[in-house]
Amino acid sequence: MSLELKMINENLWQLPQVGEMRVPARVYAKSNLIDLVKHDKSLQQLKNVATLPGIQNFALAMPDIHQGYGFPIGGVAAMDVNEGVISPGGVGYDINCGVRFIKTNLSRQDVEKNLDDLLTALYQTIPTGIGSQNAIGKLSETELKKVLVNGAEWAINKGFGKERDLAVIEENGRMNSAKVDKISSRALQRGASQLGTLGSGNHFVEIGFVDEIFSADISQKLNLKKDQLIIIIHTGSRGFGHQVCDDHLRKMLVQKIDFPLPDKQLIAVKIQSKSGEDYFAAMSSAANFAWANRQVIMSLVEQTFQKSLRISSEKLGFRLIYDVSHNIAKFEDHLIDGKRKELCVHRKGATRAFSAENFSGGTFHEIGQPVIIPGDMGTESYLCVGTKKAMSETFGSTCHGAGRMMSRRKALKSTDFDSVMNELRKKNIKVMAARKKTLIEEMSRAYKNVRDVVDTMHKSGISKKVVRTKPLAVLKG
DNA sequence: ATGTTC
Repeated sequence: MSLELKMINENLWQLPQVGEMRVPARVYAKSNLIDLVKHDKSLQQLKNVATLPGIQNFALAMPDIHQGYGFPIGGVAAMDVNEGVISPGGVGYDINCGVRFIKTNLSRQDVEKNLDDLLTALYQTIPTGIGSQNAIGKLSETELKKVLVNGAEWAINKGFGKERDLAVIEENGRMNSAKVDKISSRALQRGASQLGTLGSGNHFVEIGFVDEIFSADISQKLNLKKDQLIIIIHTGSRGFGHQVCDDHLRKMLVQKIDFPLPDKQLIAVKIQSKSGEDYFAAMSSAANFAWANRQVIMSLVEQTFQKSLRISSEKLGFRLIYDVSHNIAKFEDHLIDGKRKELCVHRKGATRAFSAENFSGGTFHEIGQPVIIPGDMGTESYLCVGTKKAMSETFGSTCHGAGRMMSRRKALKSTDFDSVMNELRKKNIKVMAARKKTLIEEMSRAYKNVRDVVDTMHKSGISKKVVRTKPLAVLKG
């Protein structure tokens, strides 16, 4: 199958439209990354996506592409709202998994001696690991439903963060399309105790610093300086979103569909059908849960910093730069053959990267939408901005992270806990995790080189590098 | 990713 990949340019490859494919497929990848795509089923999955009704232009893959449930992770697909379908596999089990980037007024030198205490305090404050619960007590069903409708705003009304945060969250931290009557009682049960919890896998809270500045102009507009202390939070909708995905996948799987489906995991239904509308309403509720979750966690991290460092909120200067979703489907207008068209854009392990023109005022109207691309726990992360080219080539989308290249199982077999810890210690990175197993699974070697991934999108002109950060201390699930 | 096979 790899022979079918034709080079468009040194960062872009194309799979021709064959068989049931309705459009060709495209993969963004530097030459040293394209080989990694051929090791798993991700290219076949991308071809399968190209067969879905209503798909526009191309089935797209970002350089962090790897095998996922039905859809590849790192995939983007935009469907026509009238003829097209919506697929839970195109969103992922962790609905609105995403990242937020926070700046502080401190420099890395200010906390050098406090890092152990800070990390321990974070570990004690934020429930981590699979099954983690009760950061802020169990919510009543009535209260949880308010979370599902109001998203990040719910958290702010409860005192977690500030009103101004909403302006720097994708969708302002709330999708109006949420409907709580599309949520099962089991999902409600799971969600009630999980708000403000980190979860497991690649989720984390990272204390880091600005290591290199690529755009002096944009970093200045975002008030980011070299050596400045920053926080990155990566988590999603926890067991709640997982249950929502599971519930709606099951319902769709027993339905009759009128198009060829190459893989059951890719199950999709018409956007304009009852089950399509129900899924979107439930997905939106889970997205709102995830935004509330990141909002609560950010506030808990801020409180922990104040207490542990014994400094005022003013001196700490905690300020949300941006919050992005990288597992979501959204209705957006894009130009297709020069005509404005409403599409359902699936981004699974892909980040929205809108250009400056999409914002009517403020900083983002000058610089474009901030994009946060975390690497693995032992390397580095990037803050980028979206571009015009993203709007015309990728439905305003870019990559979301380094991308796995080794399965969790293989990672566990290949090394042990002490070796992983030693490597991190050599790099002077402090880590605390709920379980040793997760830390082994998350080792650097299990991931692609995030620098190559980000450079692919930068050189393609899709998302532009602003700053690189490096980790000092990481809380893992 | 996930009360990791309701």
